[in-house]
Amino acid sequence: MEGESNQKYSHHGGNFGSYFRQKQEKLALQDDNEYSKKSNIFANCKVYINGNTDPPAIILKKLIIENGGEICAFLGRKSSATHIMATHLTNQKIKDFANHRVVLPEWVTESVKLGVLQDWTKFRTIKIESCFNVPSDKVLVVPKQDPAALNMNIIDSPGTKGDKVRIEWILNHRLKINCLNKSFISDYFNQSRLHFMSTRKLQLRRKCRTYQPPLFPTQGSERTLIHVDYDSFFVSASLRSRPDLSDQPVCVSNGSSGSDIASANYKAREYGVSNGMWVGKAKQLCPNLICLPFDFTEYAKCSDILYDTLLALNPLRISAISLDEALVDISNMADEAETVSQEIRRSIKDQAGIDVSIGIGSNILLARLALKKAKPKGQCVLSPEQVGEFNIRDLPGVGRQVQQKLDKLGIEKVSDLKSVPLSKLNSAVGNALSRKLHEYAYGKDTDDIRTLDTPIKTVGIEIGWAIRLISNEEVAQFVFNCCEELFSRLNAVNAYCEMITVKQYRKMSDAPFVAPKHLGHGHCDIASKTKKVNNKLTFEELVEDVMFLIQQLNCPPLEFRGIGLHMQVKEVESEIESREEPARKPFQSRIKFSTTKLPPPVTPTKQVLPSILPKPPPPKKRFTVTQLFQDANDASYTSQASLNARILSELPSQTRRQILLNEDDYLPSLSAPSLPLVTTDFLGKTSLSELRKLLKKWIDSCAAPTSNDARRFFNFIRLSITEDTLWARAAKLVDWIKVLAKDKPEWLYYHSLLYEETQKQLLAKNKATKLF
DNA sequence: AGATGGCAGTAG
DNA sequence: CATCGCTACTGCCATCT
Ligand SMILES: Nc1ccn([C@H]2C[C@H](O)[C@@H](COP(=O)(O)OP(=O)(O)OP(=O)(O)O)O2)c(=O)n1
Repeated sequence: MEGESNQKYSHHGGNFGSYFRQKQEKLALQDDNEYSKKSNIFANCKVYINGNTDPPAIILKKLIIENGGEICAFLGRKSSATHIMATHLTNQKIKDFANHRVVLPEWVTESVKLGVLQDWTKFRTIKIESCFNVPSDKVLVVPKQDPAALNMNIIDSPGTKGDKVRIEWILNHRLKINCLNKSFISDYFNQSRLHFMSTRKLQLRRKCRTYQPPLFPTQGSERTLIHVDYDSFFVSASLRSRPDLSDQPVCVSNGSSGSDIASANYKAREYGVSNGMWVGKAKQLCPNLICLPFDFTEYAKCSDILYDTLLALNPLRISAISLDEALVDISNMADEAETVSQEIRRSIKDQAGIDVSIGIGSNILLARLALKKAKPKGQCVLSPEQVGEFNIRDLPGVGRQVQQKLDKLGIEKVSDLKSVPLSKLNSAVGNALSRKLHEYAYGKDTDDIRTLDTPIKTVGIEIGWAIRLISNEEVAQFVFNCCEELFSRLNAVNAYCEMITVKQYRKMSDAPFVAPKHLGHGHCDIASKTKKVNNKLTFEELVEDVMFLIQQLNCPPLEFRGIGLHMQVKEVESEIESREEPARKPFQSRIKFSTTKLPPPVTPTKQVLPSILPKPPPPKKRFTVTQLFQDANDASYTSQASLNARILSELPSQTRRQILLNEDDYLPSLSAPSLPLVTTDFLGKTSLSELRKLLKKWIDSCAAPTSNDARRFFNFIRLSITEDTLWARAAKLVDWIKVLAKDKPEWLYYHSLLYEETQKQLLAKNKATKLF
């Protein structure tokens, strides 16, 4: 795998890692037989010996191997070397070896002498004394209290003392958190609340889009909307296991001073603590503030409860605002909006144990403001005349900046908006927003709930934490890892890419090198570059384009603080709808669907006429909420016999996957179809390389796997991935398929299924290991 | 004059 | 010890074609 992927990306002209990868070690490895095992001091150590050493490499090698260690002949990008041995390093090598343990030969000789493995940090090659000519009492160890004492902010030209001090600072922090680690991105995302919320919202959006509402005669434009939201969501969820704290000021956060408060309870808010505030500041306002940790699994469960409950109502429309918040059109039960709301709140509270508030109104604005008024633990109906009393900050689209601008015009309350001429408003906050605000002042809102859940337009990733890089090579390596992440996201949605945007956080010139938040991005300039791309974007092209744009942005590695990679996309579904593409997906076309003419294109964002869809679930009767829960999991429409490609593509991916993996076998393309499935082997092959060869033959032989083959291998992977001894091999095989599947959409899709499944299983096993 | 790229701002 | 500052969207403006 290593070899192939190197070849594969070699046309990037050594942009990244080539220095390591291509380098052939001079040290000749002779036969290993002449060594006699003496101890296990260096068990699990793999040492790469760099250049001339004292004592010479041949001696060190003998010592290491005889005492249970291994020698690496190469230093690859994903090399398994645990230590690099060197007596002397050039400045370039100091950078290149930044994220390695670089040790002096004495580490080996001392360890052998004392019979115990010595702490490598006591034998660093990269030390201030030897490399930077800076007095040793000044640096290396990060001071506990005052990082600024490190004097990171020396302003000088690159390559001088200040840079070296900064590099040293970075190297030290790397030992704990290293953004170049293969698993960094997935590790980070697994801990990031904002990432969790964003991805969760995406899923919910999809869920809401595929929801099929009941038929209901629309009576004019009169609507009844409810805005449903958990009260102080994260902290309420976390407090369920700590009821003893419920009357204390409590928040959910990661660490101490510079850590974001995700959610503060109402008690804490009395002190002025708010969501998004740093813990340090909050503690000043409220010294007794208690911090609880995140529990994403629980948040996901509660989120599901909320959405399942609302969907079980059979509303006319549901729109995902966030994981804890939804906007629901219940015009079909308008008369009972209040009692329905009571029921929803009681039911969710029963299931999740968290208070829910609901705002009821005839448009989106009124529902939102009603919710604001209802909180906490309440519900409220709002009419247009009542909006005047709210603060302008409560209005959608009014954040900190707009609030400041309006403040200068003397506008504080929504009612104040009426007295300011539109032209004045216009020049302060722009054309679109001023019109909107003017409407809001009268409780009007022309936005339609149906336009909220539109098809996705961009897919992107951003990382703005722990990015500390010291060379262009490292920048390239990190960006490459980001590309992998982005590409897998593109594969996860059914879309093709039209444009790529690279966004870069660059430390402002007057900002301190050490950011106020630990490993935060600090005060940054943000620049971006965009490039149009070929529709059928391959991974290599993506990397190439992104590298090109990064190069254009031309940020010194030491100032690189964050990155965003975004793709402007078109969802593929709409393409299938508008043009009948009979065999676009062999996978899908093999499904025996009825030959009846496809209905005209229907997108969920337009008025949907359920009657033309294949047997939607029958409109359910007015509910008692508990009754409806039993129906909530009803998947009757997925079992309909008459499927066609378009409808298939609109199904929730879970369902769709089920169908794909259950459809009849087609042509067996593997020669030995009847071998039994055993977890440890697949068609008799157990070793990684044998399995890779098998996969290569298989994938090269056809454009798409047959369903039977697909299912068998899928099961093989699925079973392996939960085994402690097998999961790493399975993960590598999935990775391998991605490489082989290049330019084969069916295989790429198959890969995405495998990927999804393995990720899920790994996460479930708490082996949050990044696969790719 | 419309299209496009870069950027700010907002929400949760 | 620290800390996990994401991501999709809209709209404005300057500059282009
Ligand atoms: N800056 C923010 C804002 C919100 N959230 C998370 C935590 C919240 O619990 C959740 C929902 O956000 P809300 O704005 O709905 O706030 P709460 O639910 O915490 O409180 P409220 O009762 O005001 O809705 O999103 C976050 O992590 N960081």
